[in-house]
Amino acid sequence: MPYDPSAFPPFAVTVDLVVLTVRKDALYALVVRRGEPPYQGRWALPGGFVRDDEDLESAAGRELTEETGLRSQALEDQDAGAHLEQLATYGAPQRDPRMRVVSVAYLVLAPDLPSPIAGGDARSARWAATDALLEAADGADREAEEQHVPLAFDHGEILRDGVERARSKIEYSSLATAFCPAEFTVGELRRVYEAVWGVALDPRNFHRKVTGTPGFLVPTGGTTTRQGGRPAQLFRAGGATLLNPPMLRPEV
Amino acid sequence: MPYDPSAFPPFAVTVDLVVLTVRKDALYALVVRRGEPPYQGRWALPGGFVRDDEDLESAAGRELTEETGLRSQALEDQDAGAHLEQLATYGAPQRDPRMRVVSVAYLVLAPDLPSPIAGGDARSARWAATDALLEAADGADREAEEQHVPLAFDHGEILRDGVERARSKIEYSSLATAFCPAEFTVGELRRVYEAVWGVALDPRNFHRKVTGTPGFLVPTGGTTTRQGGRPAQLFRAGGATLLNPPMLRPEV
DNA sequence: ATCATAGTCGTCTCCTTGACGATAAACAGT
DNA sequence: ACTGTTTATCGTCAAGGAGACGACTATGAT
Repeated sequence: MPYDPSAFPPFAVTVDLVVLTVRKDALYALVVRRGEPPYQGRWALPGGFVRDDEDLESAAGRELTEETGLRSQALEDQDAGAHLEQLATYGAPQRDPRMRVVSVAYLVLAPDLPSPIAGGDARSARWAATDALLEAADGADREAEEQHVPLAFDHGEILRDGVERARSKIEYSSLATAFCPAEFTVGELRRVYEAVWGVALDPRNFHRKVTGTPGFLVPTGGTTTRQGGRPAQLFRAGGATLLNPPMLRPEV
Repeated sequence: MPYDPSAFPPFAVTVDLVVLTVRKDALYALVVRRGEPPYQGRWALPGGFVRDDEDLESAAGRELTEETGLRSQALEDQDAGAHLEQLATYGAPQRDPRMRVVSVAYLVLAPDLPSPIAGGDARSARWAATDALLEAADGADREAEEQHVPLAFDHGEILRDGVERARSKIEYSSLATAFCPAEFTVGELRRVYEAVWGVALDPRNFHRKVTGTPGFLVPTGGTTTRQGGRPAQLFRAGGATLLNPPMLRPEV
């Protein structure tokens, strides 16, 4: 046993947030511009240091509120709360050139916010299409069109893991409703699935599936016509969290 | 912004392992006895500090080898390697009374080892039925029969999360084969499912399902009779990692 | 020889899904 | 007012998967 456990090396611990929302029929992530080196001027996931006496999830909720004004609502509480769950932890030795940092990433699924960023610290935060962000991470240096610059640090990898988690999780849980406002229509929920999966779903089969799954949707009685066409029934998320059988993602 | 990011608090970072195996038709976890305070004499999950220049997964693989002699085989490589994946990270401020510790837990699925603990540092390690370990965590102080003492720290919670992950993951992946030796029969694989889920499965429907899923099992040509009864075909794990459609867990 | 044990193949029915026709209720234009 | 467009919702039908379970096979034990 050549290693002395009492002499443990000190680490910095941060939380990073993958905040996802659906807008314009696509999946968007919240990114902030870095104001200082390293990666100065580059886009990065929001995040920050965990405080001395702070729980990891509390730190994630605090960062979320600071950046977006959203409340965490880590546990279920329906309204006015984004879904927050731990994603994974990243701790490669050289992931931050300044020091040894272990980052606990959290995944947040939020409904589309009215104003770009409602919260306080919005100096240089914006929603960016995850497609573009991940293309940048993959395709290396493309034609430099738009923001085709990879995210800072290993945040491209973290974002990819978060998107993948969201994609698979809406299959077998009712989590897709976290992308919707408190009241929504079946069509709006379908557009969430289509945006997150990047596929087209049959409206009739989708309607049958979600209305036929007990506890998934609860009709509120109201109707809306905000999408044009025939008025649609309004629903809110039911108590069920697990979808059994799951929603099937079409073949690739 | 009343918080100075440059003054980040120092944390200790550890990895803890949930090493699961199937033996005697039940799910067992590897636990070690603590030799020093806090929780001296109590059982705990194996783990240790992450070293200065070490990746998190490397640290988990190192601890695994130190405790069991198993090789991590984090990525797929079929033979002779246990499956290793990150589970979750635990960082409540008071989870270790000595100092602020953030622990990254890893989940290991291993075949039943011939000798109790093959590896080196086996002073006081043993396999314990997860049922008993988790009952202890739940039922508080029962009749003090056997080892009905909760695990040290928050390791009961970590173990519960690991078991839950294993239970759900064998539904939609071919990961149950990680509990089997390199060559195994359909019946042995079924007993893995039955042990992990704690249910009885119909041998005929199970056989149809696993042999009918392309890429799940590859026949080796051999047969065995080690379970008694009619000789069974031997298989090894096929290349497929995802089961689609998934193996359905019977209703509760 | 008989029995117990485990493996393997089939059959039948029910349920879910995918494909898609048809109707309903709104709006925009002409 | 009529027509076309859009979206919502209901219905039908065939294919495939899963649960229930009968039947047969190949070993070892008694």
